[in-house]
Amino acid sequence: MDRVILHIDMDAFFISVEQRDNPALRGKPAAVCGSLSRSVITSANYEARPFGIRAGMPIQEAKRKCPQLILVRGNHSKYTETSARIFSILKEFTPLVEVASIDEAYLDITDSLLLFRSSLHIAKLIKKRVWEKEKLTCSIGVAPNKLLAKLGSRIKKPDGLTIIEKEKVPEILEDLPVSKLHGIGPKLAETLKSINIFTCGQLGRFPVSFLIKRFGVIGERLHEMGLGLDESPVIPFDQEEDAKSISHSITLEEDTSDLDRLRKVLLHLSERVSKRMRKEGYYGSRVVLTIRYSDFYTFSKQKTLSRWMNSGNEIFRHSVEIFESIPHPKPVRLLGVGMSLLKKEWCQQDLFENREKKDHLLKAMDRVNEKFGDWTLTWAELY
DNA sequence: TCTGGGGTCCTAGGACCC
DNA sequence: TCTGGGGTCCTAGGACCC
Repeated sequence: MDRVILHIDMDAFFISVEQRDNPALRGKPAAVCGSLSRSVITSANYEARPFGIRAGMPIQEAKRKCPQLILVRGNHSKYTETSARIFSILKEFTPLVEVASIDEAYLDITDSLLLFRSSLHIAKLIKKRVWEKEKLTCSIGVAPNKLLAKLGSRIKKPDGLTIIEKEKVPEILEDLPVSKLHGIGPKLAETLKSINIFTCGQLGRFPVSFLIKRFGVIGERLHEMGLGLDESPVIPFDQEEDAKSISHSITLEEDTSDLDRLRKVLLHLSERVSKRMRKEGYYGSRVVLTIRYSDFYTFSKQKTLSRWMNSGNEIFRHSVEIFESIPHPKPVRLLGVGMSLLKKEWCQQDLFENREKKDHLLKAMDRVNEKFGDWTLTWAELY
């Protein structure tokens, strides 16, 4: 039996939330950015887009293109809370809601059609309820699979609703540039172009054996994408796999070679990573340090450890160790600290360390930090 | 003062083991 | 009197996504 999949994509999510809460922003070009100095646009409203303002654009460039652009510093917790309320609306229609990102979801409504009249009816109801409850618009694609539903939600934006029927798929894909498909980025599109594949129609007709020879494991997937085929299931929130890595990074206010300052940043990042790991119950055994220099050259160095850990103190020690093992030829622009090889269970090797007591202390620290900010309590030995 | 921050997946070479 | 070979772990780097 054919599936019916919905993809919901909030329109200019971050800036729409800001406009909803601040009438002064409405009807004017406005955008959300990270910090107000060395940052990029994370969300631009539809009034700003005719000026060429796009997500990912450096704010210096955005200001040049549109001097009257109003910039708003992002308030991430507000977006997360709004997002959670929207997802709970979606769950009224099916338990099969996949969280694709903070502002995107897939719904498998195949079985919900027994309760609701049609997919069109469900899509309209979702748009209505999201508007009524949050005063936000979204765009929805309805299709036989996730690939096409995602494509559909992008066809008409903002406030769009596009249904892609199975019979129309070949016609829609025939002249569609491959880069419009989720998963085909600039590099892949460029490589495909070099073998004369420009459209999905051409991709679907290309001999699959050649694609496999040229692209390896993704060759077969590319072939299917060209034909609009996608069997991947909608994975609801409660069946999601555990995280594979947890990291935090920060671009400094200004480039620096000052080791004391850089150490403090590493401590701050380590504490943030540690805090999240404990909150979500993870232990990790690989520390990853990311560095970006003033010339934007970026790389990371990792170290696999023989034990599981999640305390900020330990993560910090290892990230400093990695940092000090590298000669730094240029001032540092960005630092990142991450943990991977994550596990959720307890580790026997720690039984001798009275881990439980230590854990209790760390959790108490978390509660204080949550209330008063990350820097209230930390390890005195580091100062 | 051009270029944020948080992820996932894949590849490829070297070490190491049987 | 060269050069096996498979499997896994570790590390670095790149593509892609929002």
